[in-house]
Amino acid sequence: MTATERRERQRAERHQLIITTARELAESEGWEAVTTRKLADKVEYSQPVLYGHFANMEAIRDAVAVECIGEMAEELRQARLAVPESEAIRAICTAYLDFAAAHPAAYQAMFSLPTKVKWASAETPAPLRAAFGEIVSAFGPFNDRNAELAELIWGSLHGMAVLLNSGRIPEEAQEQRLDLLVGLFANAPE
Amino acid sequence: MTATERRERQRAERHQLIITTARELAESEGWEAVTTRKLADKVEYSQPVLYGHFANMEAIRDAVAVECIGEMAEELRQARLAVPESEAIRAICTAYLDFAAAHPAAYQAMFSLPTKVKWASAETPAPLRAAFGEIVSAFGPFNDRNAELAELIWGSLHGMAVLLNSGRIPEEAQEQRLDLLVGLFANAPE
DNA sequence: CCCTAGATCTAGCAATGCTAGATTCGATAC
DNA sequence: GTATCGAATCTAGCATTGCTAGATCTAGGG
Repeated sequence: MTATERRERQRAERHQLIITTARELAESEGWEAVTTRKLADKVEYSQPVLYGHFANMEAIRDAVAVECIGEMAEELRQARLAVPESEAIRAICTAYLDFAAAHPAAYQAMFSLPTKVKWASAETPAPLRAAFGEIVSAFGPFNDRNAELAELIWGSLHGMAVLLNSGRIPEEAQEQRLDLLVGLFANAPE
Repeated sequence: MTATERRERQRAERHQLIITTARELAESEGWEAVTTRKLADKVEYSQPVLYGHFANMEAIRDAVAVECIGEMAEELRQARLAVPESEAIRAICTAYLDFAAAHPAAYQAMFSLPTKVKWASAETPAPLRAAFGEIVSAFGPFNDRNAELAELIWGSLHGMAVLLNSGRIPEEAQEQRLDLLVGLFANAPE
């Protein structure tokens, strides 16, 4: 059975290659440039091969999104553990906004473009849970209140990321804005 | 010159008809169903007529977005003026989330789908300024600090709207979440 | 060495955004 | 009233897209 095993492995490698290539293409030329033909060209297979791995183009973008969310979760974790607990909230916020700024196309796929990725249900992918868990952890143990705080600050961060990306907010006042945000959430009434 | 005046007026009416029809189509069937052919059919003109009014499909969606933002600004204003000043923040928040829930396609065009609408520059459309101004007003007079608070709470509201719409947040805890949000921003340190 | 099953490609369909060129319509001048 | 000219509008079609059916090739077992 080693033959079919190898086939399985090669198939998995190609699956990952498609995701990686789609992400690179999106980061360098924008998501509207990620077409089935261009993507098939870059991975050096024909278009139908893509459909052997994914149901459609949207599924490919969703796969990129999930991968990127996992990556961001890891960066949030690193940032949180690198500072004393009292500074965890600020560290998480900074890491979040840095990720959004560093990978705009990835961030789009994660939170702006249409998607079929479920955030709430039973089939929510593990990386999504991990990312949310990191934000909650900045507030302390996992309970209802901290989860609510996490949802709220996440919303604020998303808003800031979008506004920053669209050039609405000047980058210079960013530190001050972060101070205000962190202050609000640190002083949250019990 | 009354002839050309009438032409101008009819042209403006048709311009509005296109926007209105596009919005209706989006609300009833989703934005992916708003194609040039379907839209042209509904307004009972041929496709090229659309391009006599708008540069492309995205410009039509942007026009819908601006109109809807203006509508939301008016609803925020009504909500704010209907309650004592001390409850303005909560009133604005509720009105914002209600609008997002009541007009999901409009909300998508406003804040989720790709757009060329500028929020920050000199050519920012008046309705956008009005909407932002309403949120600022909930905090008091227009100054830097209140503008920052407005940006932050706006981000939080946007996050909540998206999460609500995608089914992530259960609707039942909504009141409690609003209490938390309003409490955070009402207790903002000077 | 052949034969089958799976993997892969070629070729093409339907739908999309957008536009050039033909055609129709309406206002103006005589 | 009619001819003329310009604007308004449509017909027809192009290029590109996502996606797929059917042909072709290839690897692995008998």
